[in-house]
Amino acid sequence: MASRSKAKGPRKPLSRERALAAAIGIADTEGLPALTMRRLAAELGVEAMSLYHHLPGKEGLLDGLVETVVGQLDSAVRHSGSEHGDWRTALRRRFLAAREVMLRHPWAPALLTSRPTIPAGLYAYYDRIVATMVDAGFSYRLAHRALHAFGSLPLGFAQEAFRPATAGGTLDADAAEAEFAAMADALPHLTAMAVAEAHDTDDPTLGWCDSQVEFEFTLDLLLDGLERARG
Amino acid sequence: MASRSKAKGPRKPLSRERALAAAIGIADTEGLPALTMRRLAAELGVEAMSLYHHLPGKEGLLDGLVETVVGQLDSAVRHSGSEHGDWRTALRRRFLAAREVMLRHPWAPALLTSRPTIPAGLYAYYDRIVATMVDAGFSYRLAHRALHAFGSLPLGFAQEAFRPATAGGTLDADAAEAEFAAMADALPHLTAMAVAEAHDTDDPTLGWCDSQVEFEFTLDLLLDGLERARG
DNA sequence: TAAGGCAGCCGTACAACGTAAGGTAGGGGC
DNA sequence: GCCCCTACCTTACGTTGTACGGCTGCCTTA
Repeated sequence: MASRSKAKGPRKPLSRERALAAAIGIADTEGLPALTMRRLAAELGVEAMSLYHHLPGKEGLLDGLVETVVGQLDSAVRHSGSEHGDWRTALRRRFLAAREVMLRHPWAPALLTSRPTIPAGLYAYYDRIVATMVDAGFSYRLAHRALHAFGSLPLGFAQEAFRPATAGGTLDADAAEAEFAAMADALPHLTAMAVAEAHDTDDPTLGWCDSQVEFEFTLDLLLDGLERARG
Repeated sequence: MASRSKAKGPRKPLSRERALAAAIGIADTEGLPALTMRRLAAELGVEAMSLYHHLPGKEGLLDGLVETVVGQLDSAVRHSGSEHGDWRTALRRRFLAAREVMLRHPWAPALLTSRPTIPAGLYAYYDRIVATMVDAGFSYRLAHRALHAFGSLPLGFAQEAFRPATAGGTLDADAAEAEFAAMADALPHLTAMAVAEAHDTDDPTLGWCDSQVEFEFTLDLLLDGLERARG
C-alpha cells in the first residue's frame, strides 16, 4: 500500500518541511479533520510516532500549518504591488492578495480563527497595515479601530457566520420546490432576496456565498467609511 | 462525589432541557472543550449513555446549545425595543442586544461559527433584519451585501482573528520590559498603537480587545456607509 | 578499525473521546 | 398474571493524541 515503505532505496529523510508540505496536501484535498497524526505518517510512509522527532505534537503541527500560510500570505502580499499608491489601494491590494492564499487553502480561515495564540509572523503583517494608515494621516486610535473593523479581511476572508443550508446532497426537484414554498411562507424577505440575488453557481467561493464581489463590497464600504473618518 | 448518585429519594428525571441547561453551565464555567458526554453525565449524576435517550449524540447536544443561545438571542432582541425608530437604530439595538447574550456565553461565537449547518431559528432572525432594511428602502441586492458586510455583528460578536499574545501567566516586570523593547524595535507601529490605546484592563470583553467601543465603532461605520449607499 | 554515542524510526500501550449493543429494573396497560 | 416499554446502566469498540522504551545504522573519535 504505502508505495515505498519497504523499498530498499535510501528513503528520503523525514523533515519538518516535508511533514508540513504533506499535511497541507492532506488538508487541501481531504479537509482539516482528516489530518491526523497517523494519516499524515501514512502519507509519508512512516509511523505516527516518527513525526514527533520533527514536530512537537499535533498542536505544533497546526502551528506549522499556520506559519506556512502566513508565509504564503506574506509573499503574496509582497508581489501584489501594495507598496505603491494611496493607502486605500495599498490596503485593497494587500487584502485581495491575501484572499487568493485563502482560496488555495479553504481550511485556513477556520484554522486561523481557532488557534489559541497569534502566529508570530502576523505581528509584522499587521504592523505594516498600521504603518500604511498612519503614514496616510490616521491617528493610532483610528488605525486601531480600523483593524477591528476590518476583522478578518486583512487575512483574506470574510467571516461567514454559517455554512450553506442545502440539506444533504441529491434533493429532487419536487422536494426542493416544496421546501422553497414553505420557506417563502415563513421567510418572505430571505426568499425574495435569494430570488433577486441567485448567485452564479460557480464563482470562486470561500464558504457560503463569500464571493469576490461581496468581499470587495465590504472592503470598499469600510475603506470609504475610514476615508471619511480620517478627515 | 456526585452529590446524589446513590440517594434514595426519587431522582429528578433526566430530560433534554435539564441536559442542555447543565451543558450550558459546564461550557460557561469550564469552557467548551470541557463539555464531554461523560462530564455532562457526571454533572447530572448519571452515566454517559443515559444521555442518548434524550439527545441524539454529541452533535445533537451542540445543536441544542446553539438552539438555546439563538432562543436567548431572540428574546433579548425582542426586549430591546428594536421595533421602533429608523432602520439604523433598530439594527443597532438588535445587534447590541445580541451582544449581551454573547457576553454571557463566551463559547457561543466559536460554537456558532464552527457549526456545519445554519440553526433553523436563525433564518427568522435574519429575515427580520432584511425586512428592516427593505422597509427602509434598501434593494434586496444592497440588503444582501449588507448582511455580508455585517459579518457576525448581527450575532453580537465581532470576529477576533486572534486571541491575546500574552505568553503564559506570571511574567515578571523585567522580562515584560525586555519583551516590550524587542517588540518596539521590530514592530514600531503596533507598539506605538498599543501605548496610545492601552485599554482599561477591565472593560467587558469578548475575546481579545473586542470591547464595547470597538464593537460600536465598527457597527456605526457600517451603518453610516450603508446609509450613504442607500441613497 | 573498533568503540561509543546519538539521531531517526518503530512497536506497544494508555487515557480520553464518542457511541453501538445489549442488559436490568420498574411501572402501566391488558 | 403477563407483557412490554421507558429510563438507565454496563461493557466494549474504534479512533484520537502521545508517553516510553527498544532497535538500527551512521558519525565521531581514538
